[in-house]
Amino acid sequence: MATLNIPEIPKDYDAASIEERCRALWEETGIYKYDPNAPGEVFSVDTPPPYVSAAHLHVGHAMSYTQAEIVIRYQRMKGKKIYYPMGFDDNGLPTERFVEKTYNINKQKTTRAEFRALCLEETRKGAAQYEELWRSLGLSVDWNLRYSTIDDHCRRTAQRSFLDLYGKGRVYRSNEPVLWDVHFETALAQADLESMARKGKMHDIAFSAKADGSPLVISTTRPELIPACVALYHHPEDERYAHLKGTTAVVPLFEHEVPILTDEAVDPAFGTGLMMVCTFGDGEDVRKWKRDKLATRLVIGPDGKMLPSAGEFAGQTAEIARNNIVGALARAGHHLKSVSVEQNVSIAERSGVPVEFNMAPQWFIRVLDIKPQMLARSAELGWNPEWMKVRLDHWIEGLKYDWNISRQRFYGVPFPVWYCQACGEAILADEASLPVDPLEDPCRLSACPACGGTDLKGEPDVMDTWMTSSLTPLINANWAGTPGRKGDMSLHPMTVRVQAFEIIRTWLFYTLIKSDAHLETLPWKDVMISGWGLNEHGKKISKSDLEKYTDKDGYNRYEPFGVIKKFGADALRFWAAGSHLGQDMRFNEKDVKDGRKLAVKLWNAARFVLMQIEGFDPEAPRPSFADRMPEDRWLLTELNRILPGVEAGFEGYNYAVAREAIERFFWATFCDDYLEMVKHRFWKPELYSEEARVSARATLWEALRVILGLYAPFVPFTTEDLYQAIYRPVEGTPSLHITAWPTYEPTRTADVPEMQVVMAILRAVRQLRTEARLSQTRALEAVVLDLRTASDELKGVVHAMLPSIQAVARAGAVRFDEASYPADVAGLAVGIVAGELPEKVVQA
RNA sequence: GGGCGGAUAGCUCAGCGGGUAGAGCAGUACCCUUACAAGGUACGGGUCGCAGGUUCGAGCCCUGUUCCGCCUACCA
Repeated sequence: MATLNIPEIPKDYDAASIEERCRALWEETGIYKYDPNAPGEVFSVDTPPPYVSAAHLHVGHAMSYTQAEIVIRYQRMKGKKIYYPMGFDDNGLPTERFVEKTYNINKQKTTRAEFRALCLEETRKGAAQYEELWRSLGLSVDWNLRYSTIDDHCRRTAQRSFLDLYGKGRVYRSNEPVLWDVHFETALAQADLESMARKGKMHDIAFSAKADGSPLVISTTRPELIPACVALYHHPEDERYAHLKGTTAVVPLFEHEVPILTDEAVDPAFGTGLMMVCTFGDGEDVRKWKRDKLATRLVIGPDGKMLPSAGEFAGQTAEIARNNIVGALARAGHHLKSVSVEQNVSIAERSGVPVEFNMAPQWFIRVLDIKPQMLARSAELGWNPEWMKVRLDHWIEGLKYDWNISRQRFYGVPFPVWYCQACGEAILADEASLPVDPLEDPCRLSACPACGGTDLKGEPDVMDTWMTSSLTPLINANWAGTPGRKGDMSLHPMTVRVQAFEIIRTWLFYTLIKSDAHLETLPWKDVMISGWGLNEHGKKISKSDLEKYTDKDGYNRYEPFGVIKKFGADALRFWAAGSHLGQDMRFNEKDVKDGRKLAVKLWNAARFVLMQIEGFDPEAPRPSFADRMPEDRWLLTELNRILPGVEAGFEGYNYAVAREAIERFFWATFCDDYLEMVKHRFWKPELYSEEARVSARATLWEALRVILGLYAPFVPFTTEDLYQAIYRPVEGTPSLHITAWPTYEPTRTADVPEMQVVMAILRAVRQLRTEARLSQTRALEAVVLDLRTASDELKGVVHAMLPSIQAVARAGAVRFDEASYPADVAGLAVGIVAGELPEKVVQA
């Protein structure tokens, strides 16, 4: 007879060795490899390529990536073909800033080649660190599908995108005022701004009317822009200034003459109702400048310092010039008063300095004309959670500028463009030649097709990093047709984009634009937006958290490698699944212990099952559901009944809902109740038939297997290791993670009403034992049941369930007598008779 | 200024097709018990931010309001 060779499982749970075994197994078996030829529906995931600049990895990163990965593991077990790539974003300002800081250098003091080499090196190091974290966390990424936004394939894809958009008239080049970062000395897009509240001063400054020299008072927080003033404005219906129509004013100190104009947007109640418009204080100035064809008087240079046009203030930073100009105005009698005000200023997200405007030719992608189309795309998309949708919609509605994709930086994807130095004609690269670097590669033409000029120079700017990362679905689908690259257009649109909320206006929005422009589709069917893991105080985990809380052994509570080492990867993953999708969650180290406890509990429950099933033959026929003992039918029923809810949770990306249901079943029903009851059948064989034990063994074997499957997405290491030891020899499938997801079995689901009585007695006996200060497992002489007020039905159940009742009470006998403790069943009271206590061993 | 989340036990979070609240941790008591002491059993602990309203009945629906976080906005 074939009997199971009962495997040995070490008594102690050792996360590190389990993780080591599993990582090796997953590597060898290649179970996470995407196979385009396998049967089944594809489930493809567009994952965020992290920035190397975010090298301060913390548990918040682990949280959001894990939340998505749990759902992916579920889908894999549902039989989907998983396309789960990982990318690294190594373009752009974040990397440049990181390199600048790390090496304490800046753009001026290094060559382009040197700087790029450092960026590449830091990128390589950062990516390696990320990859190690993802592997430690057990993310089931197919590392063959890796991409890096600076690699040839991605540069090619980004440049092809540019050419395609150019061909479609969606991209244009224009010399107009652009948002400018005076630290990095580059243009920015609207999405690269943040706002910062600060205290400022509002100054009342007297201009004078050209005609009669009478004072015209304006209020401004930016007096340093007075030399840049090109007009004064008031509301068209403001009686106070009606007489100024068609006249001009003289700018104090600088003495140039500016027109006085009207605009509906001027608030007559603000300040004096008269405002100055400059080159350029804000987007409103730009609007008026364009509409009214105002003069241009740029006074702030690309580096944020005042230009010669600012006269004696040239060379000063805007901030210093602000004070100096106020001083000069005061001395000249033009400064009337100052009041402190709270103001919101736009700062550059990457450098943190207030943005200015600058003028330089830039490439733009037209987006303002397709707002309604983008809102429609947003509505088509499956948002999880749903309420995240408004964040995108508000952003789209509030867009003011087309997307500027030119960056005056070193490290990024070049534009595939050369310009004729004679006439300015732009000459684009051939698609076949991509990727190109126009600063190194020659132009495909030797002469300008417009004017015949032969001096053709490459575009020195690079593209906005989002120009590339907005293409991740197309990078994955090899839209650019890069030879040898995996993936094809059947992957587009993808199944789901996973990301956190802060990049909705950038990554999500730009990706929608690209797929719409290139292919007229959504990039994905669904989007899954995670929240953030916060520090103990409910704030974003910062670099200072990673420094401040580091102990003398180098351990830091927010640093994921250390947390994994201390509690195990499964523990950290389990914590990550604790908050509902989209919701932020505070990280407390002690909460990771819950995950650790679960892993240990699974381990020990499995050990217990193995101890009890000795002699069990998994290949022999098992008793049918109807032939099992009531406890066993009850257990299987309870287990079956959680499955639809668990599945519905996962299908809606609600891993947390699934986790709660599984948790309740495993901990309370399986461990606390069922395992405690079933022990008796093995410990008191004289009270039970062999059939009862056969039924128990079959049920334990089956239930543990389902439990491992259900927990597999959450704690993949522990469940895999147990599966390998116990079930793989029988089932053969090389990994738990590619076995079938447990399915609801209606034929193994049936109410077992008599178990309500047994469970009520179990609860009563536990209570009585606690009150009597008796151990829960010490054998009682007897359990007393008071059935004097019981219905005949109840009496019948009690008599039918006597062995079970004796089991839950761990009593030598069941007696029917008076008892005082009311059970949770009408007409039943319970008592216990402890009997002789065993003699205590007295320690000397 | 507008919007979106959150506000429930000391802590972290569930509960929301309305029927006077749950888990884990922390606390207390007991149990060295043949899976598990990083355990088990039991207990204590909440006027569900505040104020109104709808309803026989409201953490759950409506209105207003206060904090916290985030997004967004030209008040120069």
